[in-house]
Amino acid sequence: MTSASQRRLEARQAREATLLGLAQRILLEEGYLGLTMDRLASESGYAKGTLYLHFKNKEDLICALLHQFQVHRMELFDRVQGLELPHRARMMALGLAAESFVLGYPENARIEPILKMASLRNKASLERREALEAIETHCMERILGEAQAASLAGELPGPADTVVQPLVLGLWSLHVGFNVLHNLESSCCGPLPPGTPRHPHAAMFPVAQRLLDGYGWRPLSHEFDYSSLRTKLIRERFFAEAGALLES
Amino acid sequence: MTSASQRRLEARQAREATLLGLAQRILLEEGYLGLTMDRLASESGYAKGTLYLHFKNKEDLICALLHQFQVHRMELFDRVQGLELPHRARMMALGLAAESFVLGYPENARIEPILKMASLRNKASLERREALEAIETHCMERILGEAQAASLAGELPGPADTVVQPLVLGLWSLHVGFNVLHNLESSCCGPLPPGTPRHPHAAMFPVAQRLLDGYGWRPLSHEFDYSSLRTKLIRERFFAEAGALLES
DNA sequence: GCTTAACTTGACGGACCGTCACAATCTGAC
DNA sequence: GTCAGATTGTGACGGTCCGTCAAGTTAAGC
Repeated sequence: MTSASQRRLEARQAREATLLGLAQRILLEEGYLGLTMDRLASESGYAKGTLYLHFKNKEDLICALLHQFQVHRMELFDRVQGLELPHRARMMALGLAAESFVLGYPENARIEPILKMASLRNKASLERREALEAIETHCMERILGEAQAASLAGELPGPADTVVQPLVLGLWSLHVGFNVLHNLESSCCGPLPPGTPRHPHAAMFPVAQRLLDGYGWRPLSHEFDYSSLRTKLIRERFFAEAGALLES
Repeated sequence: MTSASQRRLEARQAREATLLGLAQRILLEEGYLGLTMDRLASESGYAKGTLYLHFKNKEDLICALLHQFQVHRMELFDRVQGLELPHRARMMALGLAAESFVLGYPENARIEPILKMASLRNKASLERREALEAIETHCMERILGEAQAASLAGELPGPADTVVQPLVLGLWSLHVGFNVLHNLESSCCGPLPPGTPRHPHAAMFPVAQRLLDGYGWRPLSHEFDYSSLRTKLIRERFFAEAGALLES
């Protein structure tokens, strides 16, 4: 029946959510090496075979976890749309959202590199891979949209088709690269230049500003107090759920 | 005595080099999942126990491989020192060297993410981890040195202690993040904005220029033809060994 | 209540890592 | 030349973890 299969479906989804929540907890407490399918099975109370009804394999589970995390990032990104600010200021807010996400969901960085390896990523099911990519694309498009709007409004000089795309790619790369490096540093003083602030995310802010200045995106950093806006958003806990650590 | 132990040591080092070369070949031909200790043992003709005389564990082998690759990058970086050019132009040449490395040693990107995970990186032996970090630091310091020299020469405005370090970190992040994203894209059209050039490395060049412009590093991009210099270096095959693909 | 379909289980096979007791080889003194 | 002792090499083995599947259990429909 409809109601019967409906109930089944809901139960299934609820169980999947439980499993993902548990996986997240194990990941946080025991690290990546502590997260095994056997353990997830025994701690969840379900048999291993049941796990494989939800996840094609371990990489698929990782992919699902990553998806879960990045949904939160997307929500933070979407929140920026409600801010009445110049495009460049909103772009800065997107950067702050990305920072908040990194701080609020440290488990994300623990497992992200796994799927950065093509051979492992391709082991996950197509649906999950596409779902994850869809989220990432959505975030990317928020950034892209802001830059395009600025270009259209004449605040970002130069032809849109040769300026917008590289700029966005640059910002995104900056963010990704930064987190990769920071992730190393926290574990074993990796290849970061000496003197990097304790919250490297805060260190990223001025660099991004310079990049945008380099593109001539108005208002330039000396024409608008982006720094104050940044601290104001933090003080007001605009990204509170994820970025509670931002104030420290 | 000395000559005997000398010979032994040399034989050992030669064997290690053979093993690493073989590992690289397997990695290239079969991908990461094809590279197992058993396989390396059987293909090399040595027993598995012998491998473990050289490498503490698999992560240690990965670390050694990565080290081997990055030595080549360092050599490319060091070559830039011989160029008689403004500091900013030399910085650009360093970027080109990094691109060449990425193109010339694709296996590097295959395994790099593994050690980006702290829990796995820490499994490698301390010596190798430190050796790898030393190389990375060396490359970083080449970049840092160029920026510091520029700052000292008055070509890079602002106080050195608040400008140089973030700038270098930004460039490095840009490079790292770019490669991470590109690596994804090549496998499964990951989260890159549409229209990214086929050789994303070439796409990184103008972004870095804008960033340096944002810092006001003289000569600015409209005061010096960095683009021509770039193509000239490529044409002259200045980084030929690694960057043969650059011309395509 | 009974048949059939859907779901769940955990023992099992297999891949791979890393070890260790034993074997082979080398060294240097006599 | 030879032999004890040290060094180096071996591959079978134990352990961990992944993913499967035949057998068992529950629920649905009639």
